Amino acid sequence: MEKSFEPAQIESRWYARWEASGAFKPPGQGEPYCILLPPPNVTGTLHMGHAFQQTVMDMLVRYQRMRGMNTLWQVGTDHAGIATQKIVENQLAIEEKTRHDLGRDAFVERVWKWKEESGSTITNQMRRIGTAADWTRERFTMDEGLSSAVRKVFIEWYRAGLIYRGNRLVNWDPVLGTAVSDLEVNNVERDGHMWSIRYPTADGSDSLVVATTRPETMLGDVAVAVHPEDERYAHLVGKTLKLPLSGREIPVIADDYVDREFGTGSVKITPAHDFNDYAIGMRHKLPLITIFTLDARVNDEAPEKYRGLDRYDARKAVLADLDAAGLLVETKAHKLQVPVSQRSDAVIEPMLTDQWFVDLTSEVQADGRPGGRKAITEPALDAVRSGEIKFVPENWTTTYTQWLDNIQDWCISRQLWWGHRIPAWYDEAGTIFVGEDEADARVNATTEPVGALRQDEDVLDTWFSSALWPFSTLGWPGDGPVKNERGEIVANWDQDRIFLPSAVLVTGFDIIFFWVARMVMATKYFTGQIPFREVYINAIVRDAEGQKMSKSKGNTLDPLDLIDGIELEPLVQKSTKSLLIPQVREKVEKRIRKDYPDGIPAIGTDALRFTFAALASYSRTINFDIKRAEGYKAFCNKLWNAARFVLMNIESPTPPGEGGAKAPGEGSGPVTEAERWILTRLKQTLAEVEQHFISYRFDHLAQTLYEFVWNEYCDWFLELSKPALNGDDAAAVASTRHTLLVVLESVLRALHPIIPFITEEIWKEIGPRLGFSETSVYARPYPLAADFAADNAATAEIEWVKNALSGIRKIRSEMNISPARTIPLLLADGDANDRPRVAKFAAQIAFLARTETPQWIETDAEEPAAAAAVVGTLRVMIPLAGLIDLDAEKARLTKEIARIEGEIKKCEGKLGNANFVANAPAEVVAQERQRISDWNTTLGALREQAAKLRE
RNA sequence: GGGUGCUUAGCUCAGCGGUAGAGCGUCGCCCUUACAAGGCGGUGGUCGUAGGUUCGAUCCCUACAGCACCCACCA
Repeated sequence: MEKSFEPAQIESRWYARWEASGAFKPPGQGEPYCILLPPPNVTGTLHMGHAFQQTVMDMLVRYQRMRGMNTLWQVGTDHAGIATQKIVENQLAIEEKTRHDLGRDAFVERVWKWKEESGSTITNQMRRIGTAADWTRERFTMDEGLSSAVRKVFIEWYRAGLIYRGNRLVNWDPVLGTAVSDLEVNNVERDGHMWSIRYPTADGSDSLVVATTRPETMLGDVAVAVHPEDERYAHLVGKTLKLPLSGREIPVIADDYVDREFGTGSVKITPAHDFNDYAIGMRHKLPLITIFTLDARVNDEAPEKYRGLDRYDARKAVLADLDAAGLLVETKAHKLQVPVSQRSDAVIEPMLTDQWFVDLTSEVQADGRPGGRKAITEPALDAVRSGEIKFVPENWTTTYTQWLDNIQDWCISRQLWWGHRIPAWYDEAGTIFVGEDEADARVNATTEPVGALRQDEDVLDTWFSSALWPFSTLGWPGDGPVKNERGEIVANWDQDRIFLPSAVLVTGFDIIFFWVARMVMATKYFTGQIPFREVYINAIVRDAEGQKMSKSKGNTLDPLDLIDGIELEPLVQKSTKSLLIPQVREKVEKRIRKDYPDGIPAIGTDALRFTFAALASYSRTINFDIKRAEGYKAFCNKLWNAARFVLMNIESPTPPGEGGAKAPGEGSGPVTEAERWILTRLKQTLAEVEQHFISYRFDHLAQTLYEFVWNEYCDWFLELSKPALNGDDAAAVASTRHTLLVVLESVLRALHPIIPFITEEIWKEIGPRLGFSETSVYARPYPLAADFAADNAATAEIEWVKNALSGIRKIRSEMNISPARTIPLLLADGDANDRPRVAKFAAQIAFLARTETPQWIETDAEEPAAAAAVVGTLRVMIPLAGLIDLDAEKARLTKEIARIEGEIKKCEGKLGNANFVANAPAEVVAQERQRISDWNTTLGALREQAAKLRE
């Protein structure tokens, strides 16, 4: 093996071999265990969130596969309607073209081309992360199989009356020119104004002042509403107002939606451009007057002078005209919530349009009469409420159920070109025909179409196809094997349905609504099954300071840069390349030069993965600090060097065979206490590991294994093994070699799900030396606590050795004795165990503490002045002569005695409390008694020592 | 307005009813033949505040303060 750990070399070696060998395919035996990859945007690139999430999934998949499960990691990519279409439109913009210049077919073709070019970027990046995904079953949400599932679902829901087309007020993105769902709108607080405007009565005898943040919408006002019990306005209810600027006459109505305290207590009603007003309009059967075009300009419903103005220009014009007419009563600053499109940042304009909806709210009985259950929503709620689907951490259950309790119908049509085109046709009379294709639509129609049919222009919301992912990827609806474009079988429902439900969905909280809930709805409806048993909500990755990562802040990290490292200049280049605003560019460059003056060091995939594991507690955010990752790279190096040590000691000085070729379980078992101790610790560690996997506590998992490897195996077992390996006891030599190998090999298996590359690399050296014939550590079973035996007696012995050694080391360090210097060691007092222990571990103590052979001082013999550590009643002493300052040692002892007296005082306080003794559980009281007794023993020995020094 | 979290060592975080922990940082000694990406030993905390429950509270309860995030129609 190389002298130090070089991740780049190792990582390049294994992935392609694993993939080619079929190691990532379901083995075909064992209990099914499936994880669905949340399909990333096909033209996207891997970010830290993906890398983290995929590491979590990969750990689970590798673990379960090693446990013998029939494991499938279903991968694929999403067509990401708006996002992808926007990228290609931006490309066209550079050529000074729009999609309309190309026309629909040519444009869609161009998007497909872009998908072919960039579609493998993210999947190749996933491979760099090490994901054990079954690429032979990779799917794309717009491939033929999944598209046919989409059509099938649409048609079935339509025929069941659960998809309908309607003219409704929807969130309209005037920049993208499409409707978006409620979820795709963010409410952002902005500084704005509240204007008070006087509306005179039609007869001119009176007037009423309304308050609004959107004066331009008054062009579409159809009423003014006041509270029914508002005495100020009671006399006006039922009267007619003359709408300023347009002169239209509108009524004053009473509705208890109006808050008397807010604004002027009277509200202008614009049902075609406001969701609340729409509701009021429906209640009062008011007309709807749309005053904007689809790109948010004033249309012909308005007086001529405003027509064609953008909504904000119209606002200025309206205000100016009101002011001129003396009708603008007040203007004041006001903070308001503005609905903003997530995709374009455009301010949403509620617009009345024809759209398709999934009915999530109608309560229908089995026979179709009203008053029953919500056909799609309620089963999805039940699945979680009943505990059939569990959220981890649990509190996300509330988020999920509350959302479903208050859900609205889902607007699924988008006025885009990239996506699944809605399988609906219209005849010349406007009648709707739904089917697989035009012919199918005609066949299934109940009426004869009038004239030619034309297909609906719209496509479906991207999340519509995502909602089907749990079953569509498995070959549903099951019309035989599904093939990809190369003719390879990628799914076959008859066989693959065993993977439904999948075991766990690993995903971010931000898509519980977008995706998780909708998968439950669709999967329950169409398969009768839940899509997954557990939902593990992973944390959001932030930067080291806890700030959200964003390109415009310059605090993003590319996981591949962490893996491979990157120099400062290229990093600055790539981070600022896509930033168009010079100030932002400058700010980002400055930050990067400050944060990474030497670029980013290469830490390798394994260290990155280990870092993710170590950070994956139940908290909602994790702050990614490169320092932490560097620490875990050091861990990899530690493991690497431990393996080198083991190999060196297997290969020489005795030839391989004796310590190496022995199969596990062969021979007489561990010979030395140290071996029995480390095997006991391994057993305990593996028991903890099993728990951590069950509870998804990857942070604990990582820490448990880290501590075992570093603090137990390396710090103590390797060190304790050195004297044994160099000793004369041939049985101990052979056995120690074997145990070194056995523990290391088990640790490699235990760590493999976290750090697959380095464990594979080392295992190739270690595995065969134990006689294992597998070709990969991934083919070995996951180590279990049950595989190893505990030995409490040996553990006690080794704990004693560790205490003695720590005591000596402490004296050496505090007394500034050079680590290189070999010093004498004296022993006094002690109990019956101590003499045999000293004899047994003499070599270890002498080697690890750098002492001469220990000398016992008999009870009444003369004692030289010495510094002492106390282990039980045993005093472990280093003579002062020439080494230690007497006063310093006295001071040290005094301090130690004071500390222990403090501890004893605490114990006495507890035990002196009659209530404690009476009420605390017996074992707690006993433990306290034991502690006080132990402290007193130590105190006695220390006082004895202090007395000797005074002589 | 509803909901969900968080507050523990200089920093980032575990712990969660019975002796306060880790990583990083920091200080001292050491290139001791697996590893200086290392070894050995230290320093560092009245666990946000105030009450309550309990023999005992960082942990449970209540209130308060501060900080996040999610949902929601106040014009």
